Amino acid sequence: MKPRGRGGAADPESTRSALLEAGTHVFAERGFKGATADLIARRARANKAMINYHFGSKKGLYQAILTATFSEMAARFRGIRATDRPAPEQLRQFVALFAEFAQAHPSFPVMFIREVLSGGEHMRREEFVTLLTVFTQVRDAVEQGMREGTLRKLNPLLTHFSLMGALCFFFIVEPFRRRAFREAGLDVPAPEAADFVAHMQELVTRGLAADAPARRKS
Amino acid sequence: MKPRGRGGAADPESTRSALLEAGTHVFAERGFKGATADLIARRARANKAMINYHFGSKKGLYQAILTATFSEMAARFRGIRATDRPAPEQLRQFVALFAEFAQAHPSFPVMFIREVLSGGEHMRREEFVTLLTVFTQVRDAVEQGMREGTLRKLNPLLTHFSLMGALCFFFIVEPFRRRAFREAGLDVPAPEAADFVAHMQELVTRGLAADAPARRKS
DNA sequence: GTCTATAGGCTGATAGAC
DNA sequence: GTCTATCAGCCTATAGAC
Repeated sequence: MKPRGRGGAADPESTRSALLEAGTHVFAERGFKGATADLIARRARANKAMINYHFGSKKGLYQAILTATFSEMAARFRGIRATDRPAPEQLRQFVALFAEFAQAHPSFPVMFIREVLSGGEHMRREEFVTLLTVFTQVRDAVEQGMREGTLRKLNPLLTHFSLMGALCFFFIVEPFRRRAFREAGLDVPAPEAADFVAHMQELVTRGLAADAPARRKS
Repeated sequence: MKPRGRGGAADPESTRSALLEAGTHVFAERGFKGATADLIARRARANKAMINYHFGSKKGLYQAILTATFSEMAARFRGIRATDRPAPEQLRQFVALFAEFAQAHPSFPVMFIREVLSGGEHMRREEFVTLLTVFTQVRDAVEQGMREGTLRKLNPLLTHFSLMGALCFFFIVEPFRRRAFREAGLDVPAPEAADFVAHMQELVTRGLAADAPARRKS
């Protein structure tokens, strides 16, 4: 095993995984178009031609990354849904899980939002199907909560969008936030992910709960 | 006045405004890099060279658009803050205003999120300062609410991020949502902006309100 | 002010040696 | 499997006619 610097690979098979790691980083940072094959290859200590050899094309590499990331995310959401806790607790866990995943894979929210902006331009049916699993877990939890009487009447899609939107935004905004405050001369401490998770969990708990039943009536 | 098709211009001065309109559309749709000067010029029924003549460069046109959009947005937020309603009511109005603005200017949330992703790559201090006005209005309302006792203890920045993130996401996700559901064979009705506004207002009202004071204690 | 033509730079994919 | 060299395409910005 010939050691290399960050992300590099020498032995035959691991050129492939080095390209996956490098691609993840560069695609997230610069978008599909902005990420040049040369940049990805150099970061993987490999060569432009290797991308086409291993993945067919730049787009092929991109899709391989999306599939791997989305699959892992979806599997974890299913894991939470499988515990049969009350719905509000499951929603709080979705929030915590998303944050944990986004911290372990910082490129996930970035690549996801980039795809959203392009209308899923570089995605195949396969990636859409995997991704929708995440929504269906949230939808099912919300519907469970409405049946249980633990959640008020909610639109599952709108509930999902408000959680997903807020969470993604938090995890993509930090570089922008830092620069915006610096340029405008405003000094606000960098927000901690843990604090945001607590904020969102509190918002979910209070904001989505069923109304307390009217005391001694009916 | 020679009439032209959508967005076109003939008379001397309005080539400029036709380029602004066309640029807004094309930049939102394809991003800064993806929007070619030729595409913008054709939509404005003008010529590539006109972009450089009127705005110095493609980036100059882009910044002119950002400045105009952000300024209008910021001015409206200040307008709400100027009414001295209770904080929760102001937050509900921020939500409604954002939605109204996003519907009138569909490219605003898209261009904003694109800039967020790039870390503000194409923005000057001027645009950052204008944009931060929006945050400071929300921050001030939250602080007012905590003083008034109408809002619970909140971090203004996290509150702002959760609102902004959810709202932006809703207004950028529709094309992606449509395609995702179609490809995955899932049939969910297209969400209405008005319903989402109601959802977010309810979430804010219930989720951020101060706890009811303990009855007859102290 | 507006246009055409083009210079100059960059990029994805491939051919072909090893 | 990996690399170098190269081709063909696309893009911004500008020069210069009108």
